[in-house]
Amino acid sequence: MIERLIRKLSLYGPLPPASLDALAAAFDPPRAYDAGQDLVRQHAEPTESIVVLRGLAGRRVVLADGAQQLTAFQVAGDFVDLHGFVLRRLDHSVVALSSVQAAAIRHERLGPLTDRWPELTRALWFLTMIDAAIHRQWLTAVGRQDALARMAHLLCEMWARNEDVGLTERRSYRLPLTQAQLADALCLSTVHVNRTLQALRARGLMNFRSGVVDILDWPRLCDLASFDPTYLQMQVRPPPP
Amino acid sequence: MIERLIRKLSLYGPLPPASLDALAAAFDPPRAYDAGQDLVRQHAEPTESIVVLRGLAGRRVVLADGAQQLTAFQVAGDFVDLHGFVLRRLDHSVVALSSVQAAAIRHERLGPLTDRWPELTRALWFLTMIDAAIHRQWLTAVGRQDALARMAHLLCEMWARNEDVGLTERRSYRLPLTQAQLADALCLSTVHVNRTLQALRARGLMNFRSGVVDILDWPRLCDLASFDPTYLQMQVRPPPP
DNA sequence: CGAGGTCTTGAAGACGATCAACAAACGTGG
DNA sequence: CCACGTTTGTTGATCGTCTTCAAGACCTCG
Repeated sequence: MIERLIRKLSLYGPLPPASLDALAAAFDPPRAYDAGQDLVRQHAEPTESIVVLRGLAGRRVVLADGAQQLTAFQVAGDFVDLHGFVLRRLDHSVVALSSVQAAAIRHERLGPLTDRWPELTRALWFLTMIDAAIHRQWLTAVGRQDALARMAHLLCEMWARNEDVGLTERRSYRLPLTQAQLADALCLSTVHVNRTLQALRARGLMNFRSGVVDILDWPRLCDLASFDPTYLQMQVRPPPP
Repeated sequence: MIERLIRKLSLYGPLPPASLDALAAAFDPPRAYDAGQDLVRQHAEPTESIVVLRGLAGRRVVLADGAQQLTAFQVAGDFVDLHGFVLRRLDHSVVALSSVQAAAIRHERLGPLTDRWPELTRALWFLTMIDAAIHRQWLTAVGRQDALARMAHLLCEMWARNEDVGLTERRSYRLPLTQAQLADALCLSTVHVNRTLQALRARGLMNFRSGVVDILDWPRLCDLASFDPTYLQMQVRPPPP
């Protein structure tokens, strides 16, 4: 069930098989969420943490004036709120962006596992540190790159992360987002998202239609985005030409 | 030596005194860094992690085109590169923004400590999760707030963090940054930083001169910034009127 | 006293936001 | 299968914030 999570954990280093078995056994049965539904609510004090098994989720911060910001995306195999295990109170919601299947592990069960297996703890910690690295990357992207580069960067990152968990097909992958949601993630207006996508299409770099991204020119897309996947702590296999 | 760090760790919850003693004993003797010097270099594979004892440090990402971005500040008591303990390779440098005194702990010594004291591990993890929460906050600030609110937010956050470690004096605190460095942190041009500071001063909200911030109207400054310190996981004592 | 960095000010221009209207796609029920 | 309403996507025009460029003032430290 949580093979993808285990694969990501193993990126940290070899883990005792017994610890992984124990982890896998500690999860509750999967639940299904509809697109738009909250997996976790801002300001809640969570008693469990959730792993995405299928679909796309996102961290959403709602501001006082009603504007919302997506600060991260989560693909299959990602822990969406592992920080809730060590933080008291969540500073953001996690929302299903497509229909999502996810499994929860109660903190009262996760605690003993981390007591027993220090390597497992560090591997979980490692995952949250990758999230933080992604945050830093987004921050510099929003601050220093224009709309075109930012969009390109997001598409590169999501290619890499989907590829990593085997969710790409030839040169395309699913990205079930509306342009408005892209705007929330990229800190742009929907109008400008639309124009930016057109510009990328016009340059023959990619295609995005009905929730599917097609990579047409990976090298030039990466170049435009200044995409360097080191921060994801993974090797990226480029799409076939 | 690391009392401030221990105080922050204890925010997570009560920790075995023996674990804190062991932690304190594991640090190397403090080192001094001049302003501008790197504490840690981007792309390095660190074998130790560093705690700031005195002064101000910042995470700096250098982009391909030479532009740089400060993605976080670190005050006394902050671990500047604890993520280097679980990540292979650092995605950014840490640079001394004033003269800095800092102590390092070698990973070969930190590892066994985390093997032995799971609560300590989680408390360290907790600290890195606060960093991540700050990143999310900066991301939404850069994306959704204008220059004035962003600057105000930064000044509020730095008040709170300095206050937390007892580094404020009446209603002021040291922030040894040039306007150019503020621009790097806030994703603005230096010109606009200058004008923004003038605007805040003209409104009687604060004063910033020669590296010292004076809070003149805390409530209105917070209001302008939509500052809600929950994400810092701390209580904030407002400055005296 | 001079030289470098830092701060300040003005003017022009770019990037993206906002507003408004319309087209296309989608889903639902008749 | 079509009619309809709603959501999503597209386009044009105008406007504002912030950038860029340029120049000068200030300040600190040798």
